[in-house]
Amino acid sequence: MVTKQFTGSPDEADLRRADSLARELFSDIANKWALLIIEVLGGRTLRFSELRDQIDGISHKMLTQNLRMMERNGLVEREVHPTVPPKVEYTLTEPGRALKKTVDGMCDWTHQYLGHIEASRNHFDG
Amino acid sequence: MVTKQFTGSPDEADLRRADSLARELFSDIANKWALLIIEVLGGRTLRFSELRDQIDGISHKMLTQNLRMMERNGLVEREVHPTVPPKVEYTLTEPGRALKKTVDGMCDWTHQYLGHIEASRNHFDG
DNA sequence: CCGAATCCACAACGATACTG
DNA sequence: CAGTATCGTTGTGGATTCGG
Repeated sequence: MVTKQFTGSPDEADLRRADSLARELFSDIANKWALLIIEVLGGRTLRFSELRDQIDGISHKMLTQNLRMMERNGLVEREVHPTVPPKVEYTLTEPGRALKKTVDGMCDWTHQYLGHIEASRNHFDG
Repeated sequence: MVTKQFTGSPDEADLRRADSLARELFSDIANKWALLIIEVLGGRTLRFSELRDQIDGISHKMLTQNLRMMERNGLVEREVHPTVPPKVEYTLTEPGRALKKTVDGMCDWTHQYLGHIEASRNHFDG
């Protein structure tokens, strides 16, 4: 994505394409709501409204938007039950569950270093 | 993380405080630029301008903002050399390096599942 | 070279209302 | 209940400038 030079070689073109895809994907998932959805969903299957109830502060709109994005990227599977009233369930796919493991690491880190961070903040703010 | 109930117990108050801190922290670091900075910085020490050159597309403003935030949270250490011209170097702290390990996991994931994701996108878009 | 402040375009977001 | 669309507001982030 940084290379401005163009060699015409197909191999390099492929690399650039893969690189830009990786970056795009990274931008997609490196956001607060997407990561929270992955965490809350975990290995379970949850309805839209259940997700919304369990993710504090998320709006209807943000939830749908992120779920669409995650479905598009193959992180969640969307299952529509043609009942009245409608019922839509979401489940992490295999790639989604794999990603969850790394997000778990981030959460663990957060709790592990909570003390460090709080101290650092107090020092910085004062 | 979601509990709305209030019991008045000091222990629960502590938990709520820690919880809100964790959320705040999560919102801070769960963003594209912060994670990219952590990745690029790695174990090295880099100047402001070097960081800027190596992170494609980041603006001066975003870089400073995120570096401040990360310094405040104790993820990076900022070292000012009182020379002319000025020289400011940034290094990951120990908590920062610990976090990097989990971010590495995210990057690995990205590359590992690139094929899945591309296929899923093509299917979704078509 | 680095940082802070200003301005402002534009995207993100919440609220609302309507459909199946 | 879940999804889409629209609207109005907020706020993010880029460009620029000036100061240390």
